[in-house]
Amino acid sequence: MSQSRKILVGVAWPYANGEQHIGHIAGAYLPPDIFSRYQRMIGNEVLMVSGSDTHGTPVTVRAESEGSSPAAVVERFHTGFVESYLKLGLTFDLFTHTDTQNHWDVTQKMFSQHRDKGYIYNDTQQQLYDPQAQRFLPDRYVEGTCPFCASPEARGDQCDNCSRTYEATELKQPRSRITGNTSLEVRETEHFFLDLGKLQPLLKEWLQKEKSHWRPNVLNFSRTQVEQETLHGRPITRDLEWGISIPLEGYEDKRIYVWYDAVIGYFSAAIEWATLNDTPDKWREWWDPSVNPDARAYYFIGKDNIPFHAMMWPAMLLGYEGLNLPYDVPANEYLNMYGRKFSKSRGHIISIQGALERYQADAWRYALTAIAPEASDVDFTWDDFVERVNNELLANWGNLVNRVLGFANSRFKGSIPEPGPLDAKDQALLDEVKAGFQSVGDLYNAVKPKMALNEVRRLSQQANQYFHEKEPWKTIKTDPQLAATTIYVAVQAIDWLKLLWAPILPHTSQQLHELLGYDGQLFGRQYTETVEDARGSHVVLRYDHSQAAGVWEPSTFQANQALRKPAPLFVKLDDDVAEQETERQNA
RNA sequence: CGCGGGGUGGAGCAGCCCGGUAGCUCGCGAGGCUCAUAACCUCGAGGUCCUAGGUUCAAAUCCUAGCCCCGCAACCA
Repeated sequence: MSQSRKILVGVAWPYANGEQHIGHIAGAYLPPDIFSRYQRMIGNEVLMVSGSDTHGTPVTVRAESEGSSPAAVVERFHTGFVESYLKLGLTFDLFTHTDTQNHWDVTQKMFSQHRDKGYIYNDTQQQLYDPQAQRFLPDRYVEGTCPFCASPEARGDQCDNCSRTYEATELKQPRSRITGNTSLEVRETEHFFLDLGKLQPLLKEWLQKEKSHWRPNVLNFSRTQVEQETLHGRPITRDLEWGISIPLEGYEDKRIYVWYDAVIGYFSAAIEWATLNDTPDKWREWWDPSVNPDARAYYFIGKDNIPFHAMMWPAMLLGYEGLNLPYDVPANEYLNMYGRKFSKSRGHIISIQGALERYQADAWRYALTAIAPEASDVDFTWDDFVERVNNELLANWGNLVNRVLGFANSRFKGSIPEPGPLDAKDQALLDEVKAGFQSVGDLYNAVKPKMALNEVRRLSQQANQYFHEKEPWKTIKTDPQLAATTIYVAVQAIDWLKLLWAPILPHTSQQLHELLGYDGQLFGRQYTETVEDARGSHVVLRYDHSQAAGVWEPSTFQANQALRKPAPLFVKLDDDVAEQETERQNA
């Protein structure tokens, strides 16, 4: 076993202005959990962090339309995320949010540091101003007539009709969404900008280093941008009241722009985690190269986030100095549904909460991994979901477990005798499954969960073939010792497959672990906690791995170990699930 | 306009970097088994590898042009 490595797993920060759907899960939330569980099983120390992104105009727009406060909107969706992740088994060492004192402090410190080092400059921008409301209007607060297609329902930055983008100041007949005022002014406003042009050489140098393990969509995009384009400064402040304030006098009416503070969350969350554990400097083992140069940082995101994680955030880290840069950014493409993007406003959505109420967490984990959009957009359909669960997961793996344990239970009273000498077929199966710890492990490690799934399924099928060929239901009548050996070998194979499946199917692997007569937990414990700080209190989701017993190596199944009474691991889905769900959708 | 990803039997994907008789899962057809949640095992049918050129003895794989889908395109990360 290799020596322990520190691995930071950053997960895209969900925006606290709406529910998440299964596309988010398949793209950016499940893959890091599978990766992290595997890494922990091989003995690496994982720090998996994320949190709700609480700032930005969509939150304030929503709050205003509901007549509530941004904090209330955040609270509602943040709590929802925590509940869903708990159910789905996403093992965040810390899932927090960005409206904490700690995050404010860290963000302001980074802002000051960037400014001291000359990576931040001031400039002015033209922006629409609503004299009635006495405030500048972010694009989200403006509607008007599209300058290209003359559609009267154009949004501030983009037209839904012709999908062209433009500056809000180009809109014809702009009107304020706050007051309805149509006599808006264009005013100059001063903002701070991150000087990406100045950081470009550093960024370029970093991107040119060995990155063959990066996915082509991420690597080609960011390299091309940095090598062929001139990066311009990007504003990092806005005229808002909701957000992190600027640590300078004279800018009380402005806030840090949400994109800048959100990515800093990966760093601030590690610090919060260390503080909560009463080991305030422990974060350095993942973040500070002078403390630990071998640490690796992975960022799991959707493709829309590539520029921010493969360019902006690295640039910010380079400017800050003394922090680890990303080792890999395994961005996924999109999961669509029946050929269209998920859309809350059009009711074209499967929310995680609903999904988990009606179907097993591991069923989702399996199905969403099997169709993970690793290379291109992928389409979700309910028929496909049912087929995956019933005909692959349940028929191949669930049934293998059920037939073997059922046989052991009925013919050997739940206790498997000592095996006799192994023949070539016995040995071949054990060798093959044992080799899975290498082949499957390599795939998990390379962030290819879909291929890992296929490989484990193949091994599970081998076990089915083995069982079929050995015909223990016949040999039990003629040569009970031979049947006992077959069952022993099959159970040993299942015991290993349980571990190979565990990163994808943690809940049912745990069930199987217990059915096989083991005690203890393969993985650690998830729990929530309420944290108080100067900005109020917030709920966090946490994970304690200290009692986990699951190890990535072939276990030795003891003969005569008392099996527990077998029960099916998976619920078979009705054929009419697709119809039911479609009706639910239309209801 | 530009940049990146994708376009492979009915469905979903792998192969493409490092050219050499097209592979996997599901579905479909036939047979077998009966331990198992009618699950499991075996065999089979089914493909202009987006289009048009080019390079080569040979191209899904390399080159050129075009078409289609998705994301980014400085402010909804």
